Amino acid sequence: MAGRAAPRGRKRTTITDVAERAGVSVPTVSRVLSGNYPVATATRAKVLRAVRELDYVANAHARALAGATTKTVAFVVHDITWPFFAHIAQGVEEQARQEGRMCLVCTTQGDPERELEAVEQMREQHADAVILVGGGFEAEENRQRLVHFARLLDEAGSRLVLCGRPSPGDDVPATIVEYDNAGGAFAMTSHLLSLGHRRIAFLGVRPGFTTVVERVEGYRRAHETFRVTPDPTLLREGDFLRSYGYEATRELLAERTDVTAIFAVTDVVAAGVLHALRDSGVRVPEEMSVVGYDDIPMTMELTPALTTVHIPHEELGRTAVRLALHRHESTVPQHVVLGTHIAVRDSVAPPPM
Amino acid sequence: MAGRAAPRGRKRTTITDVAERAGVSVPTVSRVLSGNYPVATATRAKVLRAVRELDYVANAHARALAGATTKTVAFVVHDITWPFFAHIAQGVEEQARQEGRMCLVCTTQGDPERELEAVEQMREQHADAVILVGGGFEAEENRQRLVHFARLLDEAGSRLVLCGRPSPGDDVPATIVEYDNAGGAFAMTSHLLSLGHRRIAFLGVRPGFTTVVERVEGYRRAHETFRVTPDPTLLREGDFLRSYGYEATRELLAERTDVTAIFAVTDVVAAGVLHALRDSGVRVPEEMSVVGYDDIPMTMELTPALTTVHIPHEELGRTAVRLALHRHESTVPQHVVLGTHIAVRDSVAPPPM
DNA sequence: CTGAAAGCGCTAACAT
DNA sequence: ATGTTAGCGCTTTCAG
Repeated sequence: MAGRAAPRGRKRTTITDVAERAGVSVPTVSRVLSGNYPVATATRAKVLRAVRELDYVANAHARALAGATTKTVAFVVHDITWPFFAHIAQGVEEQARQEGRMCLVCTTQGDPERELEAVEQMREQHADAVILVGGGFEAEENRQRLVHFARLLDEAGSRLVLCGRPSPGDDVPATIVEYDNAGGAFAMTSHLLSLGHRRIAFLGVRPGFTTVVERVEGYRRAHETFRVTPDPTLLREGDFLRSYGYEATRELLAERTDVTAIFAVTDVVAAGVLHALRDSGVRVPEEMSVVGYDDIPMTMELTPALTTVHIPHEELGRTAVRLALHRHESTVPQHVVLGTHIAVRDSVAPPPM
Repeated sequence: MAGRAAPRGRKRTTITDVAERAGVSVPTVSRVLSGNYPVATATRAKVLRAVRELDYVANAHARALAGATTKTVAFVVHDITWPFFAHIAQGVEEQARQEGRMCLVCTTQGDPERELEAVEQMREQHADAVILVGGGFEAEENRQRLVHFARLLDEAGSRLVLCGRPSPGDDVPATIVEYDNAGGAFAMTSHLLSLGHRRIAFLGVRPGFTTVVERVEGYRRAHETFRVTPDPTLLREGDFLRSYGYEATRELLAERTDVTAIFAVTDVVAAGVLHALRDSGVRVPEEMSVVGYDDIPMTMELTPALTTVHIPHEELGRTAVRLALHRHESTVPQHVVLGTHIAVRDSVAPPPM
C-alpha cells in the first residue's frame, strides 16, 4: 500500500467520481471540462450534469502537475496598504482575471530578504509571471540577484516582471514596465522654476534607491535646463513617511527662510509637509509652494489640494501582466516606459515678493 | 508513451535531479527538505549542496497533490484600493506569512457573481482557508450560497471565513470574525446626542447591505437610548463614494437648515461631505459636526481632522487567518467580535446656538 | 468520438 | 537511516 490517509480534509470529489456518475471514462470528463476536444453532445451533457450534481471543481494542483498551465500570476510589493502599490495591484488583478489567471500576493515591507523569499515561493508555485513592484536599491548585489531570478524563472517557463523599477541590464530575460519617473520630476521642477522659484527643497532623498534616484535626477536636469544651480543643502535625506515630511519641514523652516518651494518625494511625505507648514503658520501656496509625487487619491483631501505628478498606476499593473503573458507574440514589447504628467491643483503659486 | 511534451517551460529541475546529483534516493531528498524525519548529517549536507547548486525549489503543486498541505490562504475583497480592505489584507498577509502560508487574492468589485467565481477558483486551489472580507447583501439567496460554500469547503478540509460580515446562521462550518459595527455607530451617535445634537443626518443607507444595516442600527439604538425619535427623512440612501457624500450634502443643505450633524457611512463619504460644506461656506465643526466610520489614514488629512469610528483592520485580518488555521485547537473560538471605538478629532462640536 | 495506459513531481507507508 | 513502491488527480498520447 502507499499514498497516505486523507490528511484531514476527507473525501474531495475527484474527476473519477464525476466519471463514474456520468458513466464515462476519466479522460472524457477531462475533455469536456477543457473544452478543447470533440465530445459528443449527449456525453458532454451527462458529464456536465454530474459535475453540477457533485459540485465538482478540478484540482488545480493535479492540473498544474499534469502539464496544463498554472493560471496564476504573482506579485510582490512592499506594502499593500500604500495606495501606490494598491492601485498597481488593482491593475494587475484586473488584467490577470481578464487573462484567466489568479493572483498570488506577497508583501515584503521593503525587506530585500523577504523579497528573496517571496520570489522563491513564487517559483515553487510556478506562477506564469512574477511581478516585482516598486523601487529597490541599486547595489550590484541586488542587480545580480535579479538577473539570476530572471534566468531561473525563464528556464522554468515563467517570467520576471519589473514594474516601476529599471532594467537590471540588457540581455536579461525579463519584462520591464516603467513609468517616466525622471520625466515627471523634470516636468514638475520645471513648473516650479518657470514660475520663478529658485530655492526648491527636495525632501526624501534616499541614495541608491531607484525610485528616488530617478526623481532626483529629473529635479537636477530641470535645474540645468533653467541654468539654475541647485543648492545641495536643499536635498534632504529621508524616507517615505508622513512623519518625515513633517519633521524635515520643521527643520527646514528653522534653518532658513529663502526656500520658496518644497518638492516632496511622495504625496504622503507632502502631507506631512503641509501639516508642518500649517502648524508653523506658513501659508500654502502664498508663502510656500508644495508639490508631491504619485497622485494618490488622498491628494484631493489635502488643504490645499496638492499639485503632484500623476502615475498611471492601474495601467502599470495591467501592462505588466499583459506584456509578460504575451511575451511570445512578436508585436509585444518587453520594455515599455509609461508616461507621467503633472496634475496641477492648488498648492503651487509664484514665489512671494 | 504518455505525459505531454514540455508545454513551453523547458527543463525545470526536479527532486530527481537533486537526488541523482547528491547520490541518494528521491525520498531522502524529500526528507531532508521536509525536515521532519531523521537523516544522517552527511547525507543532509550532500543533499543541501545539490539543492543549492541546482537552484532547486520544490514544485508546490506536486507537493500539494501528494498530500502535504497547500500552504495557501485565499482572500476575496471588493476592491483592494479601498484602505478598509487594504489594511485588512495587510493583516491577513502578515499572519499568513507567519503561519507559513502564501496569499491568493481576488477582487470582486462588489459583484456577487464574481464573488461566486472567486470562491470556486479558491476551491480549485485548495486554499487552507478562504476569507471573504467585507459586507454583502442580506438576501436569503446569498445566505444560502454562503452556507453551501461553507459546507463544500469544510468537506474539502478547507475553511470559509467571514471577515466583517455577520454569520449566515448557526451550525454552519465557518469562522466568523466581526467587528462591533453597530456598537461603533452607537457610540458615535451617542457622542453626538450627548453634545446636544438632535437632527443628525445619516448619509449612505443601503438597504440590506450588512455593513450599513448594522451601522444604521447603532444609530437608531443610540437615539432610543437618548429618547430621541430620529427623523426618518434624515436617513439618506447612497453608496460608499466620495461623490455621493458631496451631492447628498448639497441636497441636504438646500432642503433644510435644522440639521446640526452629519454621520457619513464611511470616511470616504465624509470627505465628500466636508468638501461640500466647505463649498457651501458651512464651517465645521462650528456650524455643522461631521463624523465618519472606518478610521482610514486619510482622516488625518481632512480639514478638520475627522472624528470617526476606529476599526482594528489589521487585527481583523490576522484574526481571520489565525482562527481558521487553528480551528481544531479547542481553545480557539470560531466566532469573535472585535471591538471598535470612537477616535475623537476635530470635526465635532456642540450644535450652534 | 471514447477508453486504456502512462506519467507529471512529490510524499508516505513499507521494508530493510 | 535509507531505498523501494504506490499513488495523489489530472492530462495526454495512442488505439480503436
